[in-house]
Amino acid sequence: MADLVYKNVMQDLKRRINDGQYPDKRLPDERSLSDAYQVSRSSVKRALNVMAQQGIIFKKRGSGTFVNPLYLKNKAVFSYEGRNLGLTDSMRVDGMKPGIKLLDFQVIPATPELQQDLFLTDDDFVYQIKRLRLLDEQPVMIETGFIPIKIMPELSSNVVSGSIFNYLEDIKHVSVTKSFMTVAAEPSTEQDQELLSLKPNEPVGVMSGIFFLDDGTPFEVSNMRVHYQYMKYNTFMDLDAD
Amino acid sequence: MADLVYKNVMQDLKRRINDGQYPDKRLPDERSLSDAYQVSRSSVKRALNVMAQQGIIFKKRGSGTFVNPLYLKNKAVFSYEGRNLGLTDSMRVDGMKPGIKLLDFQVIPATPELQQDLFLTDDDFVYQIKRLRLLDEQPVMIETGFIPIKIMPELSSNVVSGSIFNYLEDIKHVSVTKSFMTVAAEPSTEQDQELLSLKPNEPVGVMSGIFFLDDGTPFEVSNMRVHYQYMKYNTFMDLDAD
DNA sequence: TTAGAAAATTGGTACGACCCAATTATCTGA
DNA sequence: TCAGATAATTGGGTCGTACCAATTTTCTAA
Repeated sequence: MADLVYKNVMQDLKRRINDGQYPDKRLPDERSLSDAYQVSRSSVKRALNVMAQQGIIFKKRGSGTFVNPLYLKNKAVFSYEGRNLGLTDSMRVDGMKPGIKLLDFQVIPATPELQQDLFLTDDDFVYQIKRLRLLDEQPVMIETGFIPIKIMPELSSNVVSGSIFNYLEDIKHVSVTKSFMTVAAEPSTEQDQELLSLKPNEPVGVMSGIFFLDDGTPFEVSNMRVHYQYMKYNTFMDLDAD
Repeated sequence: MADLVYKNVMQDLKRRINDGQYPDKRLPDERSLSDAYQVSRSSVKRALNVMAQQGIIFKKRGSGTFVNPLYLKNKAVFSYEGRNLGLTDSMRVDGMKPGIKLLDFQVIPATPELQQDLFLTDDDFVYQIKRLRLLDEQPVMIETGFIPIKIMPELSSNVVSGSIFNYLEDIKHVSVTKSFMTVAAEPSTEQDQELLSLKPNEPVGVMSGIFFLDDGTPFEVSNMRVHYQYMKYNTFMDLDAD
C-alpha cells in the first residue's frame, strides 16, 4: 500500500498484536523498535501515536507501551481502517446485503440553512436525494441528502441509486474522510412508520450531519431517520491534545 | 498553562482566527510561522496537525493552510477544549443548572459482562450507581454506572451525589479523556416514562459506553437513558491516519 | 497571445540529536 | 533487612536538516 515508513511500522505492529505476540500486553520500548525496524525513533513514535489515537495501545511515560485489552476483545468497534464514512460500507454488518431504493431525486435552490452549511450563495442549487436504505430487503432508514450541483454537475439518477461515496472514490479519486454528526432520537412520524414498518410507539434514530471532502470542502448535508433496531452509532473519543 | 511550544502556537493561532485576522481564510505558510514565532517548523507543524485533527483548519499540499469556514460559523460544535467527558460539564448548556438525584448506590459482584468490559475477574466487586440527572429541576436522564471498587475504594454516597469525574480531577488528579460510546434509540419503558415524564409513544436515547483513565485503565461502564428532547450527541470525525 | 515548460511555493515525510520527566530497578548504608 | 538515595529505563518535547510531492506562479518560445 502506501510506502510510508510509519505506516509500515503500524501495519507490522498491528499484525503482531493480533497474532498475540505480546502476551503480557507490553510492547518493546521505542528505542528497541527503532533498532529492530531500522527506522528512526521519530517514525516509531509517529506510528505509536496514531495507534494510541485509534485506541489500540496506550502509553505511559517511564513505564512502557501497552496493548489496550479491549482492542483484542472487541476489535469490531475499533478502527475504521480502510473504510470511508459511507453507509454502504458501515452497514455491511452480519453479512447482510445492503440495498437502495431511490424515492426522490431533484434539483432545488439552496435554502438559507443549506447555504450556511454547504458554504453556498443565493444563486446556488443543490440536488435533493431521498433514498430508502435496505438490509436484506428490509427497510432500515430514510436518507435525505443535499449536494451542491457545482461540486458534482454530472450526478445522475443512476449513480444516485448506488453508493455516492464509492462513486467518488472509484471515479473521481477523492474520498470523504471528515464529518460532523449529530445523533438524536425522535418519535416516529406516520411516514416513518409506513416506510420503515414501525409501530406507532416505536421511535427512529436521527443522524444528521455534514460530510467533507479531503480538502475541507463541505460536500453533503445528510439527514437519516433510522429504524431504532438498526441504529447503533459507535465512537471512540480521545480528548488528549495529541 | 502548559509551557509547551506547540500549545502556545496553537493558542495564539486560535486567538487570531477567532479575532478574524485571516479574512481570506488563509494562514501564513509554515516557514513564515516558524520564523514569526521563533520556533522550529516541526513545532509549527505539530500545532497545525492538532488543529487540523480538531477540524479547525485544513491543509492542502502545495496550496496552503485554511480556516474551516464552519469553525467560525458554528464554534459551539467544535473542540472540547479544557473539558472532560463528564456530563456535568457537557450538559451545562443554555445556562441551565444541572442537578443529580441519587436513586441507588450499592456494591455488587461483577457480572461476566462487566468483568469483560472492566477487565476484572470473578472475585471483583463493583459499585452500582443509579442516578437521575436534572436540568433546571427537570429530569432528563437515568444513568446507571459501574465502577470497580479496587479503583476507587473510598467512594462515598456523598461523592456519588456530585460529579465523579470532577472529583477524580480535583482530588486524585487523574482525568478521563478516553471513551467508547454506542448511541442508540429505544421505546421508553414504564420506568423511563415515570422517571422522565415521558408519554408512552415518546422514546429515549440510549448512550452506553466505557470510560478510561489516562493510562488506559477501564474506569466505568455507563448506561444512560436520555429524554429524547435532551439527547443530542455531537461528533467530529476525521479518518485521516494522522 | 497563449500553451507548455520551468521555477518557486507550500505542505509531507523522515532522520537524528539533545534534553526533560515519570517510572522502575538497583544500590547503599544504617 | 529495608528504607531511602541513586541509577537506569522509558516515553515526551523541541530543534534543525534534508529531501519529496502537489500546486501555483512565472517564464519562454512558437
